[in-house]
Amino acid sequence: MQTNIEILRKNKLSITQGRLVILDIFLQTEGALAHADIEKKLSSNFDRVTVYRTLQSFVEKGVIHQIPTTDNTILYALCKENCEAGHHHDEHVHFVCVECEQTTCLENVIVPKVKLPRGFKPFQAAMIVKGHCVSCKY
Amino acid sequence: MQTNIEILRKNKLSITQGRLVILDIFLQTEGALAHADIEKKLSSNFDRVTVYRTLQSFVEKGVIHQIPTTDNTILYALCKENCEAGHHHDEHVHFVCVECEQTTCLENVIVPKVKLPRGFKPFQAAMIVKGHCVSCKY
DNA sequence: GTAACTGCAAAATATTTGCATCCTT
DNA sequence: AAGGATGCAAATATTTTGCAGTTAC
Repeated sequence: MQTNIEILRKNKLSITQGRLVILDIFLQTEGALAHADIEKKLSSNFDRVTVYRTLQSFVEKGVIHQIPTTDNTILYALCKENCEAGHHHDEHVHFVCVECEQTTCLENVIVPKVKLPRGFKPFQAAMIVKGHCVSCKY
Repeated sequence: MQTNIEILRKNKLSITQGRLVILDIFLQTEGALAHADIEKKLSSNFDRVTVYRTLQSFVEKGVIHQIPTTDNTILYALCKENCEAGHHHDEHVHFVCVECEQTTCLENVIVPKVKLPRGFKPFQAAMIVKGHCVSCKY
């Protein structure tokens, strides 16, 4: 398990208070977070704009990755060791629980390759599964 | 191929000017559309709010389905015959071209089933593939 | 010391809501 | 005629930008 400082160093991001705090939130959170979630978890003396810019640079450097949703929000989740700047390896399945609404990265479930129609050249794939998660099954 | 009126009838939506026009836009469009795309294609005498509400009821009735993206927009695309109100069968792969940015529904490529960790109960899955589409391959 | 990060203000965009009016059935 | 759909106004929410001050290296 890496510390927040180690992660910033490794990704050549300067070490600032804001980044450390936001990174901590990710490290302490199971699952993915929306921009709004992060703001809520922040002691209010943080600027909304800083959050936007921090998330943006984290995505660019490959510290976190984005998860598409159908409700006009982007979710963010920590990348594991093998992501690099500019080239995400987040080819695992994301699971959205319809009960608790939490999104979980299933690191061990990789997105299967599919056969595309002639002429389509893929280079990345994402997969989102909805259902009941471990904590909410009945 | 169904007409706009047939589609509205079939889905128990009252037939109004706005709905007919917006439905026509979908029928004439290959690929998926964002809210903004639709507004652009509308002769300007349409209220933004009507578009929101129309898309919303189309989704509810299963006329169109939503496609998640990582850029804070939702894309909408026509459902094919086998969708019903409240229960979408849009289990096909969506392809996003990194060149022309168009999103295409690959109706014939169904989302493969994946094996989830113990305890996760899926009931729906979405898959988005990025790459170069037929028109943009080189 | 310099470049990069941050906060603040403000603009631009996007989304939602209430209500009166009009249209569909 | 009744219920639903629309337009308008306005409230909310979200995201982006510029700039001046501060901080990291």
